[in-house]
Amino acid sequence: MELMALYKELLNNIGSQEWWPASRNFSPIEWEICAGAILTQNTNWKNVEKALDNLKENRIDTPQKTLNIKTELLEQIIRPSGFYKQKAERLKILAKLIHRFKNFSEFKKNITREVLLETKGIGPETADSILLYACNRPFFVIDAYTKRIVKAFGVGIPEDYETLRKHFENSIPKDIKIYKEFHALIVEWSKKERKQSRKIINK
DNA sequence: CGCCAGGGCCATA
DNA sequence: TATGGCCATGGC
Repeated sequence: MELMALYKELLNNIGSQEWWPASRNFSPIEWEICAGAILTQNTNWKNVEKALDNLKENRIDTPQKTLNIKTELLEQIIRPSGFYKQKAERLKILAKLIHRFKNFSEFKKNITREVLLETKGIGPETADSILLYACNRPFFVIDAYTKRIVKAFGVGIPEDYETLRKHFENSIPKDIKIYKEFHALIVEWSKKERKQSRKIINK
């Protein structure tokens, strides 16, 4: 199936998702997306929300404050998201990377995928999530769900990250809105699909 | 109760 | 280069 056909199918059936929600008024707003991209690594989004709520309640809502807070304290604040020791370190590393730029706007414009990937704790999916959802740059995000849906709909290509990313980027219009929406739709579709299959199994 | 989530690192072979 | 162990909490 053509990817654009799949996109339209998902959009018609599930509806627009408007990802990535960043409603907690972090400063800058996009820092919540960056932090979320780290916190969600192999973790249920509900748990990530608890950690983000804790960050806001404790007013650790900027890269600078993330750098200043003691690591042990940061660990406890983000604890609900799991893997909290490595994630606390990764948040600080990302905050430091952003801090190397004059301001977040400069980071958005000038950060490269290569530099993100050289950063400890940031792999391809986290890098592309930051690039797409925080920096508004046209990088398609591949995740476990994307690999599953590609298999389910028989696009018929290898499933390694870079191959899939290139395939998506070459098959759909270079439109940030579509990139964001398509990835979100794939995730939502997969979640529902999982729920359904579990219902059936439990019967 | 067991499975696993919007991954990535590192050690081994 | 390719597996496998590890990180950890909470939803369902």
